[in-house]
Amino acid sequence: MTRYTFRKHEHLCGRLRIQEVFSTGKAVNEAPFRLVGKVMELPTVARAQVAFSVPRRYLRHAVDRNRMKRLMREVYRLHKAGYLERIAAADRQCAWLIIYQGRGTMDLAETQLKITRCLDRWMEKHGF
RNA sequence: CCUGUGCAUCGCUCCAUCGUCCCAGGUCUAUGGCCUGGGGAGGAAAGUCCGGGCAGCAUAGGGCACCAUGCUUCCUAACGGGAAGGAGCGCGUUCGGGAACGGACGUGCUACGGAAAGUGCCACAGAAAGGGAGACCGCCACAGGACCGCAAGGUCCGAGGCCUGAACUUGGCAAGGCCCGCCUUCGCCAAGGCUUCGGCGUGGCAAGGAUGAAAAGGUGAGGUAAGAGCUCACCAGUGCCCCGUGUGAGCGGGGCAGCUUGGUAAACCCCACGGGCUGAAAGACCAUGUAUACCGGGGUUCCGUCGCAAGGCGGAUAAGGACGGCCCGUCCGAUCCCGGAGGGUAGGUCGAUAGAGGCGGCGUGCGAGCGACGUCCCAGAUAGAUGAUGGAGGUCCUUCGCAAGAGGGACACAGGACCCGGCUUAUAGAUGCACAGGCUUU
RNA sequence: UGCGGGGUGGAGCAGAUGGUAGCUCGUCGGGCUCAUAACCCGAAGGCCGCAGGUUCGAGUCCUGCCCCCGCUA
Repeated sequence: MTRYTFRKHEHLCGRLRIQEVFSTGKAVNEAPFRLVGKVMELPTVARAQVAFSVPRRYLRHAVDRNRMKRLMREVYRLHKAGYLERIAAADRQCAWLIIYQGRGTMDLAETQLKITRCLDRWMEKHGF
């Protein structure tokens, strides 16, 4: 049985790396979400690293920002297996940045729908 | 019992599964995986409004500037915070009184040093808005005269007075004239108030009216031409002195004085007290690594000085720089080469979680607090850990139902980022205590 | 995290040292025109971000909040 985990080495860290993804990655917009991704070498055993961002501009309270990031993390944790397999098959590594740009908070089901559709479109675009 | 106010405490609970950060231990195929155990957001974690710890830089000293505070005593590491008290201003109850008002009690608010050190401002209205000012109406007096009226009295003119507009007088200037030191001018300037013309009735008063937020103590009597703290009595207020009382702010009582001196300092300002500057993006270390600040030596240049010169000595003087606001004052001194020693960015580790710590009862103080004792270890992330799903319970709302109950929905404000003490702001609901009001019962 | 600037009619902005809140554009009504624009005449529209305080009087001064913009790794 596979375990649905999301540990530290799967987080995308570092100022320079995030800046690189931001400036040179390809983006996919889906409703309130925006996925910026790039196929690149990463210093980790994981097949992909992800960062989640919720700007203060859209959600003023830290409680709401934390909640949205937790929901996004939860969705990624439960659905990442399929995508990672396809990347492993191609023997590549990816860096993703998921940004929330909605005004209010969402529930888990809606977040799941949007993020999975977002990832599907990105994978399709990059030929996995 | 209900409602309100204030203070204090709490602020959903439990179970299962999956997931996550830290610590300890173990294990494997070791940038990681797995197992076991333990810990994992708040009363405001927030706003960043104050105060400290801590860190670095600066620091011979003095002055100015700047910032902040402002009744007293105390608490505190400190504070612009807190406690107790004083004074002032309200509100309520009650007592006295015809009322105005005063006393007592309770309760709330207060940036509450100085306006008699100086400066500024006080629009509009109003006569006048601050050298104790000013005269619109008003009140009173005034040589002499005219008019009205039987009279009481009333109305009008205005001598003396004031203004100095014109003439005038005196002086100066300018231009012109001649007999050359005097004269003249529709000329100009300054002064004068003797003369003429012209203009204003003149003087006293601050009681009353009217304006305004505010009009220069209030009431009564004397006094006066009319009046006025002009004088007196009482009251209010100011300053000084004495006595009692309190640690003190003050409070109570008595005496003297000038007899009255607006408001504004959240206007400048004065006084007292305090403040060195910068903040964890502070700062320390590691690996990589070498700009140039620094230190030592040498050369060249500049300035001063000694010397006939070669050259020597010094960086006091000059330009400039540092003492991160300015001044005095103190200190440094341009550039090139060689050697030594070593910075910043990005990454990592520390800083960084045992503390002005929590809890418990005891002692002490009116209280904020303080003291000793016992006991506990309680988040340390760094693109930033607490979430998801299911179930049970609790509270509230709502629909159905006669009821028992059933269905549905909601559970506030809000998430650490170096740490503490406060303040301020947000907050559904629950509990306790105190006070006030209403209803019911005895 | 530390700091700076701002909030005034529908929009963009003035408002020195407290004393009746203004300007331009826009809106509405009328005129001109065959009609529209331009032009001319007139009008409405503000508790000056919110709440307290100082003052006789606050857009302005003081205090506490709310919101917006910018700088800072």
